[in-house]
Amino acid sequence: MKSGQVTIKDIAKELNISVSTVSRALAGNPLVKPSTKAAVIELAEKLNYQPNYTALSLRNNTTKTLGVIIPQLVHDFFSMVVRGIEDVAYASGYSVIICNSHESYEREVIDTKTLMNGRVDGVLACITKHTKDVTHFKEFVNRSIPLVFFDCVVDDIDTDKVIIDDYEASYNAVNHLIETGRKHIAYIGGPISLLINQNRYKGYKDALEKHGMSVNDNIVAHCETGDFADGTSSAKKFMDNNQQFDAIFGATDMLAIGAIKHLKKAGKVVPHDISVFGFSNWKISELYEPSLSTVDQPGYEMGRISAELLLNQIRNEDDTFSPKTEILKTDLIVRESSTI
Amino acid sequence: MKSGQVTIKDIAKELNISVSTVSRALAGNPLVKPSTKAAVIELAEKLNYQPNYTALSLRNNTTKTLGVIIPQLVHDFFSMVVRGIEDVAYASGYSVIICNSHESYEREVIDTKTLMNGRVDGVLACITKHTKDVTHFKEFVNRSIPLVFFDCVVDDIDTDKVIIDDYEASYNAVNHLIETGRKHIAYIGGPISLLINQNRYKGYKDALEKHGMSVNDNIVAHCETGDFADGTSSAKKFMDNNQQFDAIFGATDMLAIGAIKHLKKAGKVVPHDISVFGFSNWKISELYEPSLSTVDQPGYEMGRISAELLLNQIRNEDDTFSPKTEILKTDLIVRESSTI
DNA sequence: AAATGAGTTGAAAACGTTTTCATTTCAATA
DNA sequence: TATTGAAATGAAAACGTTTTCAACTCATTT
Repeated sequence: MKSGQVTIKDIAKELNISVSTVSRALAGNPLVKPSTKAAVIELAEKLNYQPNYTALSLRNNTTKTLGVIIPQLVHDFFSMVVRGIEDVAYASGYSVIICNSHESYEREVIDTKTLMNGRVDGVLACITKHTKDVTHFKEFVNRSIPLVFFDCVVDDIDTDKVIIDDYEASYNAVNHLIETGRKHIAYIGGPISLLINQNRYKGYKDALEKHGMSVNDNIVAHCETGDFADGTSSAKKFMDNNQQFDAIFGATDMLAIGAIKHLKKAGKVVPHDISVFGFSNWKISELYEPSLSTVDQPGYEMGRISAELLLNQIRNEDDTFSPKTEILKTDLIVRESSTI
Repeated sequence: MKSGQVTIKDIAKELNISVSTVSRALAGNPLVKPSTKAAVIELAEKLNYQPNYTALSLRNNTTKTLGVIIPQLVHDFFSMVVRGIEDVAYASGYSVIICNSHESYEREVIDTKTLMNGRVDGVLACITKHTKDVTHFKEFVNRSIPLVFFDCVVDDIDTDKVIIDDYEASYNAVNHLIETGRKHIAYIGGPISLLINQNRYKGYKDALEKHGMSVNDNIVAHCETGDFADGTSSAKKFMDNNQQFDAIFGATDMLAIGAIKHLKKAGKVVPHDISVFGFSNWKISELYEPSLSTVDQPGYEMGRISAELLLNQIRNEDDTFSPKTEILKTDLIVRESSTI
């Protein structure tokens, strides 16, 4: 910041009145004489006065800022979440500061520390794929800093959470594959340490069993990163092992497309020979050929609800607060890759 | 923020010493007696003391925070820019607050206001596609708040800028199409009001003219949004008008892929019948089939350099500062879509 | 014993606000 | 004229730090 910023003192001095009066005039306090008020406001506008944000924060013991810790930004789903958060925050006069952990555990720990020193009034967080130890998040609770988890949540921290019904979504997706006549359905998913992947796998498993099928572990892969290359290598592994399958459920669009890449290369036709279903509805799933059937997650709504829960926590502060978990419904988007 | 935060006063009271001494002890000031220092530090750790960020900002008249105004986050290029900014900022003890204007002029104006009240020490900005009036940015200069533009810059504001050599990149791309034997090259670009699009178009034009060709306006389109659908409709328009062309240069990967979509539908084979070249090296350009030739922009480096320029401005403050413009080189990535 | 001075410590101001409490002004009333 | 009280204003404290300046303690020197 530069020295040149106009303060309330400058206005007071110029008009030969006290800072108290200037403050009141600007706040619209009815105690101040109309003529004084007019003079103050006129001068404030002339000098382009802006109240000092830092001073306000200190005085009011509130920063009017929310912190967001998110593992990725280049992701249509997360982008919509952020947008939902921002819309709610802005509407209530809050700003948002985003910390991108870049799916790095170390960065996430740093981010929590950054947000722990009174810079924000509350925190919204989605943990990385690699986060197992969560003591850095517990510190928020210790300091009673309002906290809401969304999407990838921490099970044993007792606070508000907003999640997708991953189980149901994947159950429905697999169900769709079965109902379109597929008998041998492979599963390619992300790190099974994450709750969301456990649920997606469980949905897959239960859908099979509901139809009297059972899981064939030879066509199940839990990958480290859930990235494109993992999809390709998993599909390759299945085929190299001479496994028979007529469908793949990928717990991520990237895994699904990675798998399709290999299938094409191996001379298989999607969906004729093998149906493929993804998860997340990335933009690419619509543009890819064949276009990818997938699960649409309500990202905007997730952001909106998370931010609302957080603002409620912030406003309550003293009252006893009982954590809620909101579970959001998803939609199946059936496209070419599973339309036989 | 909650009431429970431990302050320097609490420590002072508990140890029966003054706040000054506590402050000095924690700052490692050698004036304080080793035993006192040890006691202070021990208690601070025990109470989990964290210095109050807001109080520090007010005292030191510096927020140790940089603001970023960026029109999109779901974009591999912008994501890398942010990453570069963050790396430099964090390394110098700065935090980053990102304002996503979502390509909305109104939002951008709000974002500038948000950052204008002393919340940040400096601002990095990339304007939206629709920004024409830039008075909201001039205010930063008026208040002498350090400002750096990157990628989509404002021509008539005199400050540091970091840009891509769009002209050269597009010249080289079109040159490549010509050298691989293409004679009739169409152009599909984004809003021509933006400097970057003017430069990309100029590169296209000059490359043609260098080889004795001239622009055929019937196969040139300057689109409103530069999005996928624009690419499709432009290609359709060219074909509906019975224009002959054997290549398309799309000034955006999305435009290029949108165009390919239509070409495929119309029975053309890419690249056999028509070569296509994109711009930006989105992840999708690698995954799409045929994979898309494109221009790789050094996003990470752009972010790094921008942040460094900004930090220099912040540190200089008083000295006279002469704005620089850095122009970064790009790389051609030739893939299937232009390999005949 | 007094003076010196190094080693420690504390009081207070400052950053820019808001807000409580006290004071001034001045017209209306007694 | 003296009193009242509403209207308007100002002084000062507070938020949590850092830092300047002043002051204290004690061993050492004269």
